[in-house]
Order: sequence, then C-alpha cells, then structure tokens
Amino acid sequence: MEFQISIASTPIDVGYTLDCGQVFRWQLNYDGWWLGVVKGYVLKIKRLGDSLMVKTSSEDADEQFVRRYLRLDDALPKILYEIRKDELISNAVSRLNGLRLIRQDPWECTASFICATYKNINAIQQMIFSLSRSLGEPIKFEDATYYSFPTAETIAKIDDELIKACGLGYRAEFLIETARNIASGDVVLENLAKTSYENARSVLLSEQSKGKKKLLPGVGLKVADCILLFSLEHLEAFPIDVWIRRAVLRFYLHLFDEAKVSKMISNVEQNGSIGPAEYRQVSEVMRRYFGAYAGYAQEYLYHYTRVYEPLLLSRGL
DNA sequence: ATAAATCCTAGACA
DNA sequence: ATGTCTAGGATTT
Repeated sequence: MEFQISIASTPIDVGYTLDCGQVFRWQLNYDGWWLGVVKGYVLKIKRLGDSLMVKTSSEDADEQFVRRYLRLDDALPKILYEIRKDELISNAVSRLNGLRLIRQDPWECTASFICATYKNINAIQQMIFSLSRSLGEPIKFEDATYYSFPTAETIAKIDDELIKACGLGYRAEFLIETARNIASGDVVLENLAKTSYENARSVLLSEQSKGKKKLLPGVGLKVADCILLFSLEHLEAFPIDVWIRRAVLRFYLHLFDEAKVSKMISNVEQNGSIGPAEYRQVSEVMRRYFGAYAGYAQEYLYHYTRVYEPLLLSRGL
C-alpha cells in the first residue's frame, strides 16, 4: 500500500530518528528510501517536502500504523522546549531537531537490547538480521523477500546452538530464557506501559522468587531503561551507557554533591563501567533534571556527544 | 556475638 | 569498545 503523511505540523527527521541507535532494522537505500521491517510488515519511507512518502507490504500497515510507530503524536516542539535546560542540550536540540523516539514492539525491543550488550551497532544489526532470517516469517515485497523478527514463542521453543550460530554468543541462553518467561505469560510486557516507571522497571529486573534466577536474564538497569523508553511509553527513562556517562561526567557534575562527585570520579578511574548503585543515583538525578521527557534529552545528548561533537572538534569548530 | 539477610564490587564473558 | 552476571566479601539487621 502507498500513501503520504503530511508532516507540516509535526516535524520529523527520518534519518536521525531511524539511525540514532534506538532501533536496528532500518537502512538507507541508494535511492533515498529508508527500508525496515516492523511487526511483520516491510516499510519504506522517504521524505518529500512537507510529506513522508510511505510504501508498505500490507494493507494493515496503514497511515495510522506508521504515525503511531514514528510517534507523530508526540508534540515535539513542546517536548524540546521542555528539555532545553542548558547550553549543551540546547546545541544538541538545534543540531538534531526532528529526531524522534519511536514506538517499538516490546518483545522485539527487549530481545534487541539483550543482544546489544557489549556489542557495537554493526554487530547488533548482524545478530538481528541472522535471527530474523533463520527464525522469522518470510515477507515478500517488491520482488524481494524479507523476514519478520521471530516471536518469543518461536525462540522459546528453540533449544541450543541455532541461536548461538546467529552470533549471539553467551547472550543466546539469556534470550531463550527471557523468551520462555514471556511466552509463558509470566511477564506481560505490555502491561508495564500502564504502571509507574519505578514499578515497571522493578518488574523487568525481578527474580522468579527471592534469591532465585531472574525472570528476564540479560535485562539489567540499562537494558530495562531502553525497553521502557523505546517500547513502553516511559519517556522519563534515561538509559546510561558509556557515552552518556561520559557526558554526565563532563557537563553535569554540578548536579551532584561533593561526596558523590568524588565517588563517581574514583569509580571511573579504577573500574570503568558504572555499578548499579551509581546507575540508580545518576539516572534519578538526570530524570529529575530533565523532567517527564528525560528520555528525549538522553537521545539527543547521546547522538550529539557521540557523533557530532567529536566531528566538530576534529574540524576545529 | 553470631548468623542471616542485603548491599556492593571485582572479574568473566565474546 | 561495553553491560550483565556471578561469586564472594563487606555491610546491615
């Protein structure tokens, strides 16, 4: 199906949105179309003036579906106004204006970020491609075949090495166990969109019974925040990876008291990676600082400090 | 004082 | 380049 979506009153930059590390299934083709697979449908998107041109593999993937996926219901100008608390975020917002969070499928998002730990974006894309190709459903579209992301039910039934062969390594057992507990209904991810951020996060991190194995192995604090932000409507979630942590250390130390600052600095000197205690403290402070849309601030800071600022510095700007 | 919970940190992992 | 797990040590109760 083909249609156009007017974006005159709802600005979006498709490139920033689909290529900022929040989702791994999109690529920009030589002809200028962004191509991705979403929930069993193939989508192509290209901007034309004040519209998005869209082609999809199914009548079910209609304008409503795409608007929802791209979060065109978010009042972006208002959100960006609310998070502009200082010069750094202001620069990021100016430079990356139009970057939007998207509304991902909770299971695919969970699986993607379990795979994402300790890997770079290229490797993550490769894993997700392999998983889809070997376990997903084929979708024919414009004389080519694409593959949907496998369901939790499918992955729950797969024992053993097939998944490791997709390049997951030790993440394979995490993914399978997580898929089983989701397929069995022990965790219903969708329900977590309706509860508070704190409660939803504690469910994602919970154990089967006290002291026992985790319900969703492979989901720690950072992955939980990604799931909450990218697929469960918790826009205040503020995932902290190494890049964001560096940004906090460089620009936001004044938000912390002296004791915490010296502790953070000694932590970074001897350990490198952030511990859970520090993660909880830092993310809470940043959520308070940026407010209800802290997650948007995180995406802008992430992309800006990771890509643009180093680029500008290297050119002496 | 002791044991049992809980908190926390250092290393392992592709 | 990077986030979670696990074991075991420190801390609290």
